[in-house]
Amino acid sequence: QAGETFNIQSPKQLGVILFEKMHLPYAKKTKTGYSTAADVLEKLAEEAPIVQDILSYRQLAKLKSTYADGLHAFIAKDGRIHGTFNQMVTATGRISSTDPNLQNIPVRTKLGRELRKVFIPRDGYVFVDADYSQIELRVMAHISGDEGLLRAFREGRDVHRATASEVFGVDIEHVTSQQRRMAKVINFGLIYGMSAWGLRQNLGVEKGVAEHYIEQYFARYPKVKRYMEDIRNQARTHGYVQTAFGRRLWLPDIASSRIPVQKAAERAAINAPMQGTAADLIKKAMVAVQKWLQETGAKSRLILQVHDELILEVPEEEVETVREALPRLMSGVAELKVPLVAEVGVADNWEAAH
DNA sequence: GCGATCAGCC
DNA sequence: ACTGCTGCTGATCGCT
Repeated sequence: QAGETFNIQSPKQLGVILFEKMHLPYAKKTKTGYSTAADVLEKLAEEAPIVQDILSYRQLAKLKSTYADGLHAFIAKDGRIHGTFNQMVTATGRISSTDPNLQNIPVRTKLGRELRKVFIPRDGYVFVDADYSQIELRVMAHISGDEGLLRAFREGRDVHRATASEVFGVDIEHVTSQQRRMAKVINFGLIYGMSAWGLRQNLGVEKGVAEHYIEQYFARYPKVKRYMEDIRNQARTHGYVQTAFGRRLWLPDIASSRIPVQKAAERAAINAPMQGTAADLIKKAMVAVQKWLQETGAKSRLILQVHDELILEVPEEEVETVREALPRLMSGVAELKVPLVAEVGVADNWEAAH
């Protein structure tokens, strides 16, 4: 379709084909040339069929090279993959995973999820998988002390639905799936320190509309707004921010004269207490689970952590005990202003247990 | 060997 | 993206 041979895996060559030879409109540039990132290409897919093929190629190439071939190379003689977890890498207190990275195994697409099915327990065992529900938003409710957000979690509400109801001014039972989807983008955006401009890019609405949504959000959840302001000031005054348990992130760039650098530090200041408190909580849970396993003499073993999720390999005879204990231990690691909820699944492969 | 780009996850 | 959504790791390109 390009009319010539080129390396589809080279963003540089692809940029020349799409934006110089085919004269497609380019949305943005990187420091080295045209951007061919997925969000840019998606907007061009209708105009030129080759673009959809490139997006498809990239998805398949990623799954094959990083996961299908990549993971296969790590299978040890015992038939298992033994990765490495790093405790001294991230700025926020999360752990990270390498060789291979077991914390970014596909889950989003149908084809990607096929790769999760290859993770299976040893004979006679199953996986018990529990993940914290909305942990970072619960931490945001706790740290900000916002009454509306606290109430939503205490009443066991679907928080994205509750947000949609407040932002769009409709009754909770009249929230449409599209409104809920938009509220979800707003909620995650807030955790990341997103601006109206960023929200506009994400939702594909006019900037004024995005501004209106944020305005409505802060009117309904005023202490969340207050938190965003306070945490920036705290970062400027002290040079660091901290989690609910006192883990500090130092932010020297908060005083940078380069505005983009300063803004990036502000986003980190907003995000780190929430991401970091969540990381502290799951670390406490890992300690509690390991202690429980040792005290009860269980044969079950903790085999993986994925930021808000713990996976145990559990012998059949311990399934009912662990299914009860794991979410209980995870919920019980701290008394926040909102309940900590963990959802549990049991299956004979990772995809089905999650 | 390394920076840049892209794509996977939370 | 000369503001523009956090934190990571890995594959690949294209250069030194």
